[in-house]
Amino acid sequence: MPELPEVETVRRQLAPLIRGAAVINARSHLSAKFTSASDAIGYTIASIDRRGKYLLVGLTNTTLESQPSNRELIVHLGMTGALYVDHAWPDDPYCRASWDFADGRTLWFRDIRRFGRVAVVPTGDHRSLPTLHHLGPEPFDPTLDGPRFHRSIAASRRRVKTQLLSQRPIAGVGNIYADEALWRARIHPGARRVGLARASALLNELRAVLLEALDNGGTTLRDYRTPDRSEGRNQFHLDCYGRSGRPCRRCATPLISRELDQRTTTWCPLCQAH
DNA sequence: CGGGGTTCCTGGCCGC
DNA sequence: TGCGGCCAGGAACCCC
Repeated sequence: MPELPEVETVRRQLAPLIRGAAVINARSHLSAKFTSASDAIGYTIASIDRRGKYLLVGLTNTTLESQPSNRELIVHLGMTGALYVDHAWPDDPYCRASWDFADGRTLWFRDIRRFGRVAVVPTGDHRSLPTLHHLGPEPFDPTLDGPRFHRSIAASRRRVKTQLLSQRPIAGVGNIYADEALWRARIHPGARRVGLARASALLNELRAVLLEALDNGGTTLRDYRTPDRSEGRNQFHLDCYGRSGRPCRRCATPLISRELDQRTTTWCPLCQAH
């Protein structure tokens, strides 16, 4: 379940491998989620950025006959997506898209459950990806402070956890790091009102959790791998996610798990009381 | 346009 | 050993 730390780890490994590569061919799974992969043919990879959980691969037009127009290859890893660069790859039923480079190498997008997505769009035109189009600030955006984060949260009466997962108050947070940060900030995930002080604390804990996970190379629960096929190490540092029934590391009360807005959520019933 | 519900996917695991 | 049932869950999509 790649969230910001996992996607950023992938970005850092991938960037030096594919920057400057010229895409000469592409193939994809027949699902519309992947078929636009071929729109990258004829373009050269100029940059590899990230917004939230989206990888943004900058493409420069290298064909002489058409008007210069730059595009963007957008990859969302979904739940089980992974990217690899290789000269060849044995038949893999889970390869959903691939791009052949002029130098003989190929970029492979493997995604067992097909929750991922590939899109090629005119640079900056994110209208076909509404969550990206309306994406909130990056966690380490210096203009994101306690008051701004609080205003964003307070503008809606939805549960605070649901708001975090919406990507609107802050970009890149998924189920794991939402539960972890709420636990650290001692905020009930179902709270519909969060004051300025607690919102500021939540922002601080989100930043800490994401930074630590990034330092640990991300969280590998099952499928997450980096382009060099290594696993993350942050799964050994989780305090809350996946620990339902086990004692809270602060107060020893057994953590509980419930479905909140169709999302499994774990929290401490004592530390994170309403 | 916000909010709520539905859907897409498949491997792993559990119980019988 | 085989198999049905269930679970994980981001974000597009649809409807009110």
